[in-house]
Amino acid sequence: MASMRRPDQQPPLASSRAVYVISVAAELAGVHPQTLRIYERKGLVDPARTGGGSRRYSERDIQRLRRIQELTNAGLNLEGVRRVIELEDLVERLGSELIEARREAREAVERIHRHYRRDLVPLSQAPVPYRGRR
Amino acid sequence: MASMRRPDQQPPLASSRAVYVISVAAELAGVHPQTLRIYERKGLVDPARTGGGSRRYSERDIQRLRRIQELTNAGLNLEGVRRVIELEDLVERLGSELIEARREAREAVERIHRHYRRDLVPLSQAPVPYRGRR
DNA sequence: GTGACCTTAACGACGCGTAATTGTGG
DNA sequence: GCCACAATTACGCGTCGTTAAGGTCA
Repeated sequence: MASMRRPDQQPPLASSRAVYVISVAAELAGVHPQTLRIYERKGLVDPARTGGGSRRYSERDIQRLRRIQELTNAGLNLEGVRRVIELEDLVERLGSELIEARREAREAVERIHRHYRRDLVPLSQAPVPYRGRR
Repeated sequence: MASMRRPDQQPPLASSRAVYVISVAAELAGVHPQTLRIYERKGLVDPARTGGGSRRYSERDIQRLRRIQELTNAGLNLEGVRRVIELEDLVERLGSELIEARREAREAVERIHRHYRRDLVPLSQAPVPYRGRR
């Protein structure tokens, strides 16, 4: 059946499906195809390959290529682009961790309040339910 | 008296005292003096100036110059160096905030525990003191 | 067999560091 | 008055993007 996936195929995540050949990817990113080959050699992108050896770029790859364009147009060379992207990823992860840490702290405080209030008075007699900090 | 500071002088923070002339700064950073002038024009460093217009580099400036050298030696151009340093500062701030957030969360939890335990029993009769979460 | 892909090489433009020049300040 | 600094200009080298040439897969 045409719609069946073979077991060794990638999961069909829309952002990571490698579908564009190099000419299309270059057009989408607004650059020369040969430039994309340079980027790969420098380790800035790592497109999938077909059995025959052709590159296949995913939507995620295209996004990254666009970011690379922004940075080179801003005057960075390729090594700079690589580092900046690396650091931007790190900043994003740290930001997420920070938000997560604050959320968990808030929830821990609420949990402890609830815990002690339950110990202190029967639920039916609780005068004013705890409504969260602040 | 020779040791008195005039009121308009900078506070004597060792790291921000601008003491090195450009030739010394260049030597300490291992670069050509003219290179330092280029860095300044590109906004990578901003040394203090004397009344006569000469540059004076602080220890902090030297540190930054050394970092710039590391990055350019690694193949970045100046715009890349500027962005990387910017992002590294941001990463450092986020890292500190994350540590701080986790510390505050821990302390908040302890504080609440202590608060409720104080409400429950007189201090003198407290059976087993609270020793932190977990 | 005709394209589109692959790789390697060559070319031109630009960025960066150094050196040279001329002027000025301590 | 001498030496170091300031600013501008010129030169050499390396990087980057593009183009070209020749080979391979669909």
